[in-house]
Amino acid sequence: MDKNKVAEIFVEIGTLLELKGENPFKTRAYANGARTIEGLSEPLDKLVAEKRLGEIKGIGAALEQKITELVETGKLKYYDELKASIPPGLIAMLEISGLGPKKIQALNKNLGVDSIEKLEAACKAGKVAQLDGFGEKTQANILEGIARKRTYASKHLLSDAWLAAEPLLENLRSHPDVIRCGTAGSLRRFKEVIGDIDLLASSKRAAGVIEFFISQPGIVKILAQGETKASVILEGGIQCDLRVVSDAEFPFALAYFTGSKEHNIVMRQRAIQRGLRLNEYGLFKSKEETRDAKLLVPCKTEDEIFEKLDLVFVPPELREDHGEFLAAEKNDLPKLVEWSDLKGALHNHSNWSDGKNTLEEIADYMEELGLEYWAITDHSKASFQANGLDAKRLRDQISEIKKLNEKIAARGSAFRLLTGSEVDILKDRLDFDDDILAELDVVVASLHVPSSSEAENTKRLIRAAENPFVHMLGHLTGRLLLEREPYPVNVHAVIDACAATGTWIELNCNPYRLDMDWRHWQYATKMVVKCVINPDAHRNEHAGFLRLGAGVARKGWLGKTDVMNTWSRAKLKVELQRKRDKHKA
DNA sequence: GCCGTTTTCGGCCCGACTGTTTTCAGTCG
Repeated sequence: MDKNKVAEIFVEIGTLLELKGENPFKTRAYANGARTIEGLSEPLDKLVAEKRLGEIKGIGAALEQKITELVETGKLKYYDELKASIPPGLIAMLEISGLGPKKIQALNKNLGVDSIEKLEAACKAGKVAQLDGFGEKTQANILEGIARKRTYASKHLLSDAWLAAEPLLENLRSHPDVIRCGTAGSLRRFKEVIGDIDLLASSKRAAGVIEFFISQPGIVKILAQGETKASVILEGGIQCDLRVVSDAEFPFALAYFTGSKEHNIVMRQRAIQRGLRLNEYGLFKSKEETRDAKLLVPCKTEDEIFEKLDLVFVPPELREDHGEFLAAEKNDLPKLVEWSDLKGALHNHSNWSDGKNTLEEIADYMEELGLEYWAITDHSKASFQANGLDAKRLRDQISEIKKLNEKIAARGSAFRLLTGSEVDILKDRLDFDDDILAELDVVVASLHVPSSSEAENTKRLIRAAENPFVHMLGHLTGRLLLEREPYPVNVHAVIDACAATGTWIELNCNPYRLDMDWRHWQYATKMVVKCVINPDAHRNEHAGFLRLGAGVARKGWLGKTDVMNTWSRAKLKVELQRKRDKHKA
């Protein structure tokens, strides 16, 4: 059993224990354990075989025993028994906002409710309002929560959340009582999938800002409204929370609400170790929890908070407790890539396959954006559904691009299209022979029809990496966020093969893909495998994905020199030749 | 269930808002 499956089971055990009303810290121990396991860089079965699980912080005797049982037998008696003791409908009920373990237990015990359907019926019959601790409002809210869960997704793409947040932020910025404002939460951290939008503002007149906020266009429901905080549902179903604080509190609140939860816990612990208290209102010279302004250690910005805790500033994208504290203590954080560092992109489509724009339209648009190069990598013939090119059409396209580039050069522009292919990785070979791949500036190899076997997919990707004419692997796991799971593949084994062969890996920044996942880039960087941030553009406007991609690359700890499309066209040409020269030698 | 320069027990991050209460529990982030 692999680590992700083990982590999944631990998360579920945590949820089940919560529903049983177990000690919340015990519950949290399983959730922490799951996160620890997911983040392991060594294979789980190796750690089990060498009996080294106990050395890992957060894994004690009980978790060690359970991991060992899972890895060795593929099963866990404790988990099976726990699962059998709780009706599955109760777990689903946790997803209804306003319902937690205690209320669900009460509903189950007193009304025999063990499914969302029975819960709905009990509400409609007025039985829920009769229970101790429940009332008419709670009953109505539960019904609304059920309806909302049926209508809207609870998770949203990062790009959708940005699109919804930006106009709200812009309006808040223009409000005369708003001093500072910005995004917080997972949106600011550039998580690939967002639960809700967190906004933060500072003001001397919080209530007025809250009033202004809840009157914004695009709000379909107000969930909560207080003096300093409001929660609303936006069109499309994304929840958006605004907190308003004083300007002195703003940096502390920004750090606090940006999270992640795991990052914040360490920040608080660091404060406590230094005889201080950190909360959303400030950093205080106190051993007790306080909001006493006389004890405040003033900080104008987030930078100063980190400094007081003996850390350099940690960019929001890195705040996941994925090693940022160790690095920030030693001033060893990478200088992260910026969106504006990107000089082009190496995986894009035109109307020769399944893209929308002509070569000329693409060249004009990308030149206008100020880019230096843009590779046209249309599909190969195996992707017949995408109108993939055969060798003849590809050679036609190469000469077309050459002619177009001559025209562009003649008007004195430095911009160029690059020739290329997104060649299919077939079962036993690539979809083009080496001789034609050798004629191209850029070759991306992608697995479009994966096997259900991890070993098989891993083998195919490694074989593609070993081809001397393949520059990079495209969308490594084939995932579509919120729609399709990644195909099974041993990502570390593929990264190792890329390291050995000098092959790059794409960070596909189509909002549905963001693939390879940010969690793997730290390992890739350690192995000196380079990244290419590619929009996989199918129409010109998709060039905007690059901005998203840069944010996700930052989340993967990538610096400018780790990303090949930050190089100038001249330098990139040299780099594109490197693997081929090595092969010739 | 985990952890320990307060070390084998006792704490583990903590405050805002809602709805049900009449001083607070539950939920959420």
